[in-house]
Amino acid sequence: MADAPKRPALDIDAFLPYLINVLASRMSKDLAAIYEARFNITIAEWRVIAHLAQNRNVSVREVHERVDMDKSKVSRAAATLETAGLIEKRVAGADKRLVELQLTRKGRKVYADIEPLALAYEKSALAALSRKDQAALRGAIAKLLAMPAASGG
Amino acid sequence: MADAPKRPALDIDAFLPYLINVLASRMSKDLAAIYEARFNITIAEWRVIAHLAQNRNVSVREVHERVDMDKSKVSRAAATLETAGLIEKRVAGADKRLVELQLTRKGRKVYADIEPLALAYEKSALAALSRKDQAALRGAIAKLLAMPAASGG
DNA sequence: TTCAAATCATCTCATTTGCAATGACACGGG
DNA sequence: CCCGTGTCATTGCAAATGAGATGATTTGAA
Repeated sequence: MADAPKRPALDIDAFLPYLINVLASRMSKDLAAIYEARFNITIAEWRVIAHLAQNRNVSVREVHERVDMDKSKVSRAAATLETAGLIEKRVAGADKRLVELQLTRKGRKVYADIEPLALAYEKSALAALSRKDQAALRGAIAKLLAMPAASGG
Repeated sequence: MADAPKRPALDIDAFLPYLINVLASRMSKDLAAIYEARFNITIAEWRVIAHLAQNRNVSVREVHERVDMDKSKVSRAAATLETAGLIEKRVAGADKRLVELQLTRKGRKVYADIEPLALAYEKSALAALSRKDQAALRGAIAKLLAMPAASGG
């Protein structure tokens, strides 16, 4: 009995971190198809736009903290968006290290165009779930996200 | 009334695809910390190992299809794993285009070492949820993943 | 005031990534 | 038996990525 073949207890298709990753990248791809095909906007850029649609005069750092994106990624997305005329960047009056971002009229228009498509996608995905399941899913995700990041258990 | 400020209906912090992405990358980072720090294994490599622990003599293509990884990613992960002596690659007898992958003894050892850590992480994450919520979450994810990929609604 | 440490955005650089091209092989119709 | 088409794994290459460096600015303490 020393050397039984030892069947693995971990089924990758039941391993939650894996499943969540697959689901996440599936959804990202689906959404990217919408953003990029019709508006030439990457997901990173979309996140910046969406955040700016809710918050005026936000610095790069704030976006970086609130939107789960690397600092450089935010910076680059902002640069692209500025070139495209969707946002304006300007040095903050109070603290000249900060760069305040703001949607332009054109940027708001793009947001307004994308928003219903994004919501429609979310809705169509969730259509596979009952109301109750939807609520449970949201609740579960919220709880998981509330956990301390890495080291903590 | 033509031009009301139009508050955005999409709150990015309630947008499910976004939340799932954040959760996914958080979990990936946590797990990567385990795999890489202690075993010098990337997540891609781990996926290959985990799949091989369940399936003998699997081709690169099969892994690619079953494990949600790009073909080249699988190929490169396999190359690295072979160099590290964790898997063996050999041309299939029947169809010489195929490369069959198989864990070495050392690879099985690494799998056996990582498995409990991975399961422990999953467990600790899920500890934030009640049994019922855990089941609901798994069910919801399964249903979402069962949906047709992109075009289909 | 002065200066060291901290903060911010950007840039640099090495690595990773995915797509497309390549070369090896398989298979079926003629 | 050939040859065209299709499948497989790998590789080339350009773009994306993230970690750390840089330069500008602010802050706090001496």
